[in-house]
Amino acid sequence: MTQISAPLRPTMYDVARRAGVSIKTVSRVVNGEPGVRPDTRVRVDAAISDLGYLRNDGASQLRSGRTDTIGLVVEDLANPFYSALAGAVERVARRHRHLLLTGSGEGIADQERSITSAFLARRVAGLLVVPTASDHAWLAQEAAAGTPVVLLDRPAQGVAADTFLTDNEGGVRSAVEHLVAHGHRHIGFLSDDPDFWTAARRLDGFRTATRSLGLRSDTVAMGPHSPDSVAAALRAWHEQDDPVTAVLTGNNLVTLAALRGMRLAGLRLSLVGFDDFELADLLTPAVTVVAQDPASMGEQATHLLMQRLAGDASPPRTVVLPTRLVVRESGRPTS
Amino acid sequence: MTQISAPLRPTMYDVARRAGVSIKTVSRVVNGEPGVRPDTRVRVDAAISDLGYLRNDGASQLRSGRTDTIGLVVEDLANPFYSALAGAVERVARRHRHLLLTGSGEGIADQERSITSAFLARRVAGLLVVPTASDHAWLAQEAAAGTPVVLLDRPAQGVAADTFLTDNEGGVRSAVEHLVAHGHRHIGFLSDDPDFWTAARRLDGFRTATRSLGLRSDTVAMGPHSPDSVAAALRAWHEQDDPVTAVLTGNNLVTLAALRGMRLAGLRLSLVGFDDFELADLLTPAVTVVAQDPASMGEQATHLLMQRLAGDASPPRTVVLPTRLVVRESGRPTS
DNA sequence: TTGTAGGCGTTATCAT
DNA sequence: ATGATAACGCCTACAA
Repeated sequence: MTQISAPLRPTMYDVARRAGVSIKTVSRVVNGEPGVRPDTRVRVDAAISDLGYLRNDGASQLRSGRTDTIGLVVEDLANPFYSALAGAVERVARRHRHLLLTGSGEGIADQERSITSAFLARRVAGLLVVPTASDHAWLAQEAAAGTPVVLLDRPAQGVAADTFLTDNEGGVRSAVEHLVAHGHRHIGFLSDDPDFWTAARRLDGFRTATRSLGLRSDTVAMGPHSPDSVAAALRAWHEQDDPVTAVLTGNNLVTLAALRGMRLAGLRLSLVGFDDFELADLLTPAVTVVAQDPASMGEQATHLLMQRLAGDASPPRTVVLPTRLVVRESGRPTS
Repeated sequence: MTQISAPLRPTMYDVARRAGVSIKTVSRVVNGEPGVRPDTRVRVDAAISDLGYLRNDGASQLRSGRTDTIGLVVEDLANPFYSALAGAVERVARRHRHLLLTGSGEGIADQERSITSAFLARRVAGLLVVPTASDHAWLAQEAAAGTPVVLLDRPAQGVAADTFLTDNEGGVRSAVEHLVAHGHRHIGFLSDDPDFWTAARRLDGFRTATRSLGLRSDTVAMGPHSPDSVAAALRAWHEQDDPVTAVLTGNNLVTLAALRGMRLAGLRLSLVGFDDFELADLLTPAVTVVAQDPASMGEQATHLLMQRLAGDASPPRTVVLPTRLVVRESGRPTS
């Protein structure tokens, strides 16, 4: 009789038999532990490569309790902001010999939570979360249960965890000041839906900045925006007695809608966009933007997470990352 | 004495004690297996939520042998092409109740391999790989060892695995035909480094298409390209007796370099770019492109992988995805 | 419907 | 320097 079976993966036991040692010695070699004579080590290594042995991390993790895996929950992996973030997170994690599980919550609270639960069931060592939903008490519980959690881009209500934020207000203020320096006195703000935390911060920033500079601060159109709705807002702003001469957008999606809306409306106002984007410099005029740095955010957040995993139990930190005003042409007066 | 300790995660055993049942009954409830009286189920569920119990998937996996996790290895997660791919992969995986591990090989063969090994050590159920390195015999071994492997965007030498490719030749041909329809008779091709498999295919496609249409096919500049090198190539092409009137680029990076290079050289040739990009329609002129569909590739590939996991053992499939010519303005003659 | 026994592959502990 | 043994938390197989 011929034994027909799927080619099973060898275990430490198989390696041990082939090398003529005990399973514990194999374990020592696999994990680079000391206390193995060089020649036995060689014999074991030979057996390992002969057999094509690969340690079963699952078993290792069950016994040791460490998984060397972190989880990242974002809104949408395909979104450039989050993919830049994810790329940086993975790079840092890899440097620390950790693997990365990723999931897209798609802005749905339940989905965000179920992904997180799945990660926790995998016993991830730590969690990086861009919190969308409003209530995150459950996240707080997890953090308390011993899994370090780092929040990205937005805080979570009632969760005292490490948090990395962008200086939204400061970014908007720098944009407003830039426009004012170019002589603009009436600026329109195309805000995204202020239910989003970042949108609300930027809206706040706009109101504060305009007020403190003595400008009108009632010129706001709420999103989400389509080119059509932007065109309508632009026309209304333009036909006022004291017309809007410059527009500030709440994020990159709104900037695109604004660009298309201007074309639709046949109006060319000055513009500063929140979020940089590829090709901003090739448009006519080249678009001045407030740039965030998602890669840096991901990098710093993962670094801190790794410190937490290494035992750092200091109080939760909140880091606010600066924005950068990338001056191109679109802030200048158009006429 | 007060017992001071980190809050440990409860196990099935703890739940069983609290509910007054055996561990096996808890297992049945947790896994939704039949054969549990409704009222016991209720008692167990209560104990689970009281204790905040979450199954240890690692232990489950060790025993059952199934990990419900797949691995995705790309070149760079932050690259829009791959992040669109990754987003789609994760969505399909999630629908099949699988988790996704992601890693960036960064075009380095060793790194690609070590990430793959790490995934395999985690005993991923399946692997999606964008193969960069030339030699992938080891990948073939893994496929043979029982882990389904699906190749993305490029084939791997000597690996008979499911493969999803883009119709690179066809895409280039459609671009050339478009330019010819606009009266162009001498087209320049800005190729990326033909060491890359996709770049070589597109270069091949260009030579075949131009030859079969009776055009000159010797007008090729090899990349990688900077705006400067593009400007130089453009000038050389322009100063010939039979000047190049239209340019075709090998991928989105080259397209950007071409756009900037044209500006540098002060030359406005007609252009068709390989790969679509955000804002292509807002440039002046709007850029005509050959669009790939990474999301569709990721989706289809993950579907097939899930079929393989479900037991489909039919011969390896190679799927060639069509490109789409997105006609905008830049293919028209410029003068 | 419910429970008992054993083992998945590894690492921790303790011995030799 | 090396090995025997137990245990990690769960699921499979089988029994009651």
